[in-house]
Amino acid sequence: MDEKYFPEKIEEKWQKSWAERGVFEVERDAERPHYYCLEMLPYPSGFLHMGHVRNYSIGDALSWYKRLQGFNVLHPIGWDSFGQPAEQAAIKRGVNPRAWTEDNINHMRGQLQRLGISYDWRREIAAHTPEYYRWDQWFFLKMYERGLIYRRMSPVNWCPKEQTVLSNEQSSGGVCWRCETPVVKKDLEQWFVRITDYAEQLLDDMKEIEQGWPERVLTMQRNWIGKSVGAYLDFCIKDTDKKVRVFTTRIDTIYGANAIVLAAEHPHLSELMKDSALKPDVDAFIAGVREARNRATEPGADEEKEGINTGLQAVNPFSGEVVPVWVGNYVLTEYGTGAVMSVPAHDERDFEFAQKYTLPVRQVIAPVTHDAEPSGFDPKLGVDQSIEMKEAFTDYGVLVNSGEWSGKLSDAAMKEMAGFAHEKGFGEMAVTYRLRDWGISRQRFWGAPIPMIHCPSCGIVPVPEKDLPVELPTHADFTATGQSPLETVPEFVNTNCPKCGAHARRDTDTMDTFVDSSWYYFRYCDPHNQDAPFDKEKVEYWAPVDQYIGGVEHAVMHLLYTRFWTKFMRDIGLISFSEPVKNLMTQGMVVAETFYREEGGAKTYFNPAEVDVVRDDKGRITSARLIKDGQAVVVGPFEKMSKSANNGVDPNEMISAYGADAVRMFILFAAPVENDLRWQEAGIDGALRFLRRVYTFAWRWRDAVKSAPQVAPDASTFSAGARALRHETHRAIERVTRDLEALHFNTCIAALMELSNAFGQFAATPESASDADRFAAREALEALVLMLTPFAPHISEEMWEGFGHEGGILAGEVRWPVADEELARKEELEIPVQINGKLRARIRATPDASEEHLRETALADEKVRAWTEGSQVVKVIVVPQRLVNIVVR
RNA sequence: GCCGAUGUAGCCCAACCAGGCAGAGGCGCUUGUCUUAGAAACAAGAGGUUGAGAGUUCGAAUCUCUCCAUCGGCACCA
Repeated sequence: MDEKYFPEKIEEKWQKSWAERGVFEVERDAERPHYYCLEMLPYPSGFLHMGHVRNYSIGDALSWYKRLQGFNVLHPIGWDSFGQPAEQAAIKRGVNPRAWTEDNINHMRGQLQRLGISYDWRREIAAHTPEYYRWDQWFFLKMYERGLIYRRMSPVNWCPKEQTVLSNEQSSGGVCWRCETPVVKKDLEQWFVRITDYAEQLLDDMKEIEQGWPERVLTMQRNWIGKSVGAYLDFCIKDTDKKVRVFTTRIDTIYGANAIVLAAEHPHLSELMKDSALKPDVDAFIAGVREARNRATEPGADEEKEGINTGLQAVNPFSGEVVPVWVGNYVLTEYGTGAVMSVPAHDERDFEFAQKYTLPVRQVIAPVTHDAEPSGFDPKLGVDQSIEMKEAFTDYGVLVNSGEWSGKLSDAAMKEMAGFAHEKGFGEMAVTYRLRDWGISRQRFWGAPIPMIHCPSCGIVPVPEKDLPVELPTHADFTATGQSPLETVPEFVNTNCPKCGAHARRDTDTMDTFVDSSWYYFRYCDPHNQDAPFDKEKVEYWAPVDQYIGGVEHAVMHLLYTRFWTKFMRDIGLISFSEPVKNLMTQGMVVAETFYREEGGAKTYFNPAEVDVVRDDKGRITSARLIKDGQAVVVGPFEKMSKSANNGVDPNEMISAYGADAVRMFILFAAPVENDLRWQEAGIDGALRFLRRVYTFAWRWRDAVKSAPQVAPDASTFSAGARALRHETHRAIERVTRDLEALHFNTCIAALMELSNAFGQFAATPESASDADRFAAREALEALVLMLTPFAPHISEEMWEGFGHEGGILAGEVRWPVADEELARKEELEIPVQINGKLRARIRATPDASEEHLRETALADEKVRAWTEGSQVVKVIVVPQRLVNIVVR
């Protein structure tokens, strides 16, 4: 150990040492408890950004902590190396996607190593390698065998910018998940995965992970799956033998139905309209709806409700009443049955629709009150209440105007009416989901080819397992025309049918990259397996994942898909558990100040490094100037670090300036992990200052630590200062350990700073220290260094070595310190005394002082007596160790 | 619009779960020591209607209710 702290030198030294000794390389070990710590694998865009640094610093802190507690810790990393940017680079700059990707991986691997993240690098995987994606294809075939994969022509979400299909999850909110371009609908033949078969399990199994996942992620998944319980009802179409089935969650409102409304793409519609004189009008309307739908709409914009009467009539199965059949633009084809019964009195959308087309409104639910008559309802009102009702009444209540069902409460009526419908054969209880099947075809080159062959005589034939992987060709035409680039590669496309041997064509779509990430962390457990995606026993040893860490943006994409994939793997016997991740932690974004100038409506952003900030005496930014020209720039809000806001900070530069340990330390300290983190360079200075301070203590005391007694000297030999230090040490151990378990890294680090401050208060000098002093100092410094290891491993190793321990922290049987409860307790407390709730005095007492003693001491206190004199003490409240409150009158 | 989270010193945050002195830690600011000066280091200090209001309680940042603000998710899902 040098006298001065040189981060770069120390970090290189220990990174080399770790790699040489393979200290993070793990195998199954029956002797030790195991722990699987996982961070979301990065897309190899070329450069690590601060969000990555945060993600991996969190995982690394946890991994080190668990290792020091004696766990066998699996901490792997890999690359989500298929996907758009590589192909965009190919289109724009003509580079080879593979070469581009692999260069990026090499660079980013170097960055991760420079950060000193403790991965088992032997387990590194990359999705774009045939060794990996052959198993994507294998899973595809297994799903196909089980009927979980099918091909269908359907309207799909299309990103016009990326020229490819997106899944529903990837186009949530009507925009592309990558580029935020509004998506349009397009009719395409696509491969789908029947994730909807697992909808109920995906919901139900949430009870297994409720404890370990953030509530908001589960809520988001629940909303996305969108289970809804209701009923199907068949309406006969008059003068035909056809029926239209509707889905409703409010069967209790059926007597209020004034129409049936079909989606424009309802399957029976053309058949029903075949002989109608209104057919041309209806067809024109349908065409209009389609056209509107294929336009990209402003996300969130509400479309005006429109409809057209088909002239058809339907019969209400409950009342026998005849109601018109409409087609409406607001009815979704893909949800429920693509048809609804319109009950304007009790549904906002139907109400709006009825208002627009002046359809009758009939109230059939009245609010429940304790009065004899339902309130808010006048039975004398006419059948049509479109004038009286100002808005739909959507609450549950009591049925009115509903024939024999009148008087029943909604709740009971819904059950009984569904039962009745079932009995009479015109309906049944039903459950529908908002979740749709997962469209996985992508019209892209840089992905795993779909292992299917189109044969003119045999139809669609799966590639035999023995022929996997279907390898990507090295080149294709990257023209971004919306057609799969693989179409342009004859040697890829042309093949022979595995069944009949005739000339056939390969499928030219590739798989959604979310397929790759659905099972990658199982592969880490057995990364080089040639015969299977992984060995069951190896996976069952490590998995499920104990702690998963990543961004909340994957709450409903990756995290839903991977839960589904896990259940499928269970169903084909690969594993025996249902939920892949026991504990999930979602980290906040890294945000930074933005600076810009606006000219002609266009903002030009400047990097914080180019800007000089002026603050007032309270530290608030008052103005900012561009260093280059000295002229003012606008100070913008904090935003996620990005290219477009030009507020990114390069981790490499930070590491060069402050060292990896200080960067990691700051990023964990600056905010709770789930909060957004405001990047402020001054904060790293603080982290570096702290590390230097600790390092200086270690340097000064290293010999005293080495020569300190191994066994605690007699209690009586400790000075007051040494006792105080020991108290702080053990209190810090308690706090750091407790907070680490909860992933509260910021408070852990604060506790370490306190311990270091306490050490600074320790009056003894290394030269003059007694045995007891040296013991207390060693205890404090060794605990401090060990507890610092998860956050700043390099400097900790260096100091640990400085204390005379050979071979690295993980070499021996070094363990996380354990707090002595007795020592962690304070010897004497200062207890506030309140008079009528206001602080008036303080008394001193030991922690175990009895209530009685505290009461007496407080009442006898001079200051207290001044307040109680001449008044009557009504009550004395004593909270042991905390406070005495005297109520006087 | 619906659901959820958050709101504490100039800033990041702790204390909230389980009511008890409003402050652990860091940044920034002020002053001092040191220094030719600055930086660093060390020492000291200032800074508050805990978003607003009401309720419960001897006592509320903490529990309950209402409102406001910010952020996130969903948004014709029948």
